[in-house]
Parts: sequence; C-alpha cells; structure tokens
Amino acid sequence: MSAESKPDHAPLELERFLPYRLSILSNTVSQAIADDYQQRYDLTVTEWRVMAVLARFDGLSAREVAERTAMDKVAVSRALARLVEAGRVHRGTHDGDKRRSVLSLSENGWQVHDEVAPMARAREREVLAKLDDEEQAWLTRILDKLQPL
Amino acid sequence: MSAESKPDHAPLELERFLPYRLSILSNTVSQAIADDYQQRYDLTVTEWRVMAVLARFDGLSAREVAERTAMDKVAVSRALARLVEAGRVHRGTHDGDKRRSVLSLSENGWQVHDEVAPMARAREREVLAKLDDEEQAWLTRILDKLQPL
DNA sequence: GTGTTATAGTTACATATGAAACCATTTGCA
DNA sequence: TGCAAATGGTTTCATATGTAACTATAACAC
Repeated sequence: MSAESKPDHAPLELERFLPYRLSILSNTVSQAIADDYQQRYDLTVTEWRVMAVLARFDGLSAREVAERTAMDKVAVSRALARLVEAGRVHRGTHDGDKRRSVLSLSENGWQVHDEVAPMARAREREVLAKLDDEEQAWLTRILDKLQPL
Repeated sequence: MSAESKPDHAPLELERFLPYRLSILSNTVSQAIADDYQQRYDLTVTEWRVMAVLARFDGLSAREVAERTAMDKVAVSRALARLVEAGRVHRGTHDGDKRRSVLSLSENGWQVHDEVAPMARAREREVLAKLDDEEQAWLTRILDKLQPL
C-alpha cells in the first residue's frame, strides 16, 4: 500500500503510456503464440519467422530474409544455422555469386510450416475476436499509418 | 528476386500478421525513446520503467514494482541493484517485515526523472501525431479491450 | 589486369535475459 | 511453541542478443 505522490514532478503514468502498452500487448501476444510451438517443435520466434518468409518466397538469400523479417543479419545467420542443422531449410549457393546463399524449406520444413501456420493464425483470430468488426478495421488502418515510422 | 510460391501450403503473410506487426511497431517506438536517454543517462528501458513507477508510487517494495511494470522479479532486482548503485534510488527495509525493501527515488533520481519524462512524452506525441483524433480515440479503445489478454 | 571499395555471411565478445536454485524471514497451524 | 509452507529478494547458470571485427567474394575505377 503506498500513496500516489509528488504530482509536482509530473510522473509518467505507465499504464496510459502508448509505448509501454504496445510493449506489453506485443509481448503477451507473441508469447502466447510461441508457447504453442516453442517446445513442441524446438523452434524460436526468429526461426519461425524465417521459415514463414521462406514459405512465401522460395530461394531468398539470407540478406533478403533479413529484410523481409525486419531482423538483423546476425540473427538471421544464427536462425539459419539451426534450421539447416535441424534439416528444415536447405541452403545452396547462388550460381553467379558465391557469396549469396539460396534458401528454401526442405520437405521437413514444409511439414513443420504446415502445422505451425494454422496454429499461429488461430491465435491471431483469438486475439482479434476480442474486437468487433469496426474495431478490427480501425486497428488495421491505424497500424498501416504507424507502420512506416 | 524470387517468385511467390506454393499457394497450396497457405503460407503466413508476415506483413499482415497482427502479432508480427505489433512486435515491429512496439520495438520501433520503444527503441526511438530509449535512444533518447539510453546513452545520455546510462539507463536501460527496464531501469527507466522502475524509476517511472517509483516516481508515482513512493515506498513500493520490489515485488510491487514488478507488478506495476509487468516485469519479472529478477529483472526488477537487477535494475534496482544498478539504480541503487548509481544513487538514483534509495532502498530501505520495511519496518514490520525485514524481507521487504522500501524503495524511493533519491534527489538525483528525481532529477533524472524530471529530464527523461518530458522526452518520453514528447516521443509519444510524435507517434500519435501520425493519427488524427478519431484514430487516436479508437486506438485507446482497442488497447483497452485487448489489454486484459 | 590490379588495387580499392562494397557486399554476403559468420564469428567473437560483451551484455541481457529467464528459469531455477537459493537464503532469509514470515506466516499458518498443529 | 515449533515446524512446514509461503514470500521477498538475490544469485547462478544457461541461452539470447547486438555490435564490431573478420573472411570470402564481387563490383568498380583506372
């Protein structure tokens, strides 16, 4: 029990502070999804994001994966090391440029993808179910406007 | 350059996936603010959050700080160790319970708070400036509904 | 062609973080 | 009382993450 104090210092009200609220919400949502596959597939969030991108865009290089996931190249490099090791991603070398890798999901990678993707979508639906249609539409619009921050 | 592929596998479109978008937005916003004070005051985000809570609620225990910041007790313990060491927070012992600490901002802590808080608020305003009044109202409403997830 | 600069990706190091074990104190209850 | 269980807080250990340095290859200038 402690009294609220020092209004003269104009303290920040964390629970109304947008960055703080976003952070809590984002972590809660991401964690809920991660809990679904993390242990079951021994897959981190970053690894899953790499897989999701490769599922849509076959043959990307590591740098392109980094761009599309908004992760830095070191994180991508490490995620790929594990994914290749685990036999979920195949890594070849670009024909005309030996520096670049050519990445794609393996048979196994596709299997994992096809199990995890529906789980992720289901969780997203659960979250969105708390909002009515109008609110969902505004949320999309708001995220679009804030996105290229 | 790679073609979009395998529609039969229904791959996840990351850039339209709510959890992903929230994560990007949250990190971008938090990082922008942290950049303002991180180096200048040698203050991490978690440390700043602890200070913000103590600015509003004087005399909290570490556990209470953890509750109010949605951080786990280990993170709070570490943040407090640094803050006390740096002379920004005073740590006493609870009268009736020697386990509990009694925390408050020091003179120095208040100074830092009074410089950082306006910067944080200014950044928040910058972000919100991208939205019109109606959108801002919806955002608040949406966050309220999603909050107790 | 040769030297410089840029790019793809990995490695090394230092720091951050989370889970579980741990210590001290307090509470509940026989 | 006195002892088991709960609580506040710290420490330990294992893992994650970011920055900078590094290797290899390619592009560019001349």
